[in-house]
Amino acid sequence: MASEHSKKSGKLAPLSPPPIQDISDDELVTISVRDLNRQLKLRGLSREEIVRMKQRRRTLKNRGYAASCRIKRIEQKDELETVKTHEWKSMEDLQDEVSKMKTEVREIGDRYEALKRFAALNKIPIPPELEQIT
Amino acid sequence: MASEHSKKSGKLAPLSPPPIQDISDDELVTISVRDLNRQLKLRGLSREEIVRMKQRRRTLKNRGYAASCRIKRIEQKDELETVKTHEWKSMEDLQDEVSKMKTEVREIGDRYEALKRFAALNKIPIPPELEQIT
DNA sequence: GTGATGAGTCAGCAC
DNA sequence: GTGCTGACTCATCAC
Repeated sequence: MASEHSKKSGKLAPLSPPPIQDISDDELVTISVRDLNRQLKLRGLSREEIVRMKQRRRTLKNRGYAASCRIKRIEQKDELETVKTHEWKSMEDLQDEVSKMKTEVREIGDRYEALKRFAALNKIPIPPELEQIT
Repeated sequence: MASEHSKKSGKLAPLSPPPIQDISDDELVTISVRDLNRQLKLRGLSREEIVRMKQRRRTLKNRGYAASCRIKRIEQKDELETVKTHEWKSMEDLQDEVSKMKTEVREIGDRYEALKRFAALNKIPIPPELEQIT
């Protein structure tokens, strides 16, 4: 949960002047509220110290939430870009299919015309319903 | 440049204990460095006050940069989504074209077959190069 | 100096 | 209490 920053910049200092109690950040965010309360009573902390400890916990939690939030944003962006790429690929495939079919339509039309030309050349009458190519 | 937040939360307080000089945030970020220095000299501020004022200016600038950064992020996301929507539309159009062409290919093929059937029925010989529909 | 951005802090909302 | 997110501050990097 990246606490390097706080260590380097000393931004955490104003929140916990002296660490007060020897509970590491990791422990403090991990422990359950129930166990935390038990520990606080056990070590006989004053009401004010307890409030400070609770606030430190909340801040540590927030640090984690902020990190998740950023990661989530990046993942969503990546996903959008992936989708975009895939759609682009599908488009290309469809374009290819369309060109192939255009060629096919043209070829068949040509053959049809050739057949009709052959008929005309040999004076073979073709029924009107077979005359038009639609 | 959204200064409501600072006013509500009072987060700006630690940076500028008392406002020191009656220059508004807007003026301070807008003024040129040259003019700022002139003003500072003119009002006879101490070296330390000058440093504080410069820092306040930097912080205000940063507030603006952060806002731009957020807006930029949102715009980029919106653009990705717009592109996605447009591509989806193009895909639909292409799909339609493909179906239409499939129908067309089938219809022409049918007519071609009908013509050949007519020929066979009337015992009309067809040249082999016109026999196959590819 | 200026602008941008990652990380952290806090406020405030929703559950 | 917990989790999330917008706004802000600061450190840090590039120019």
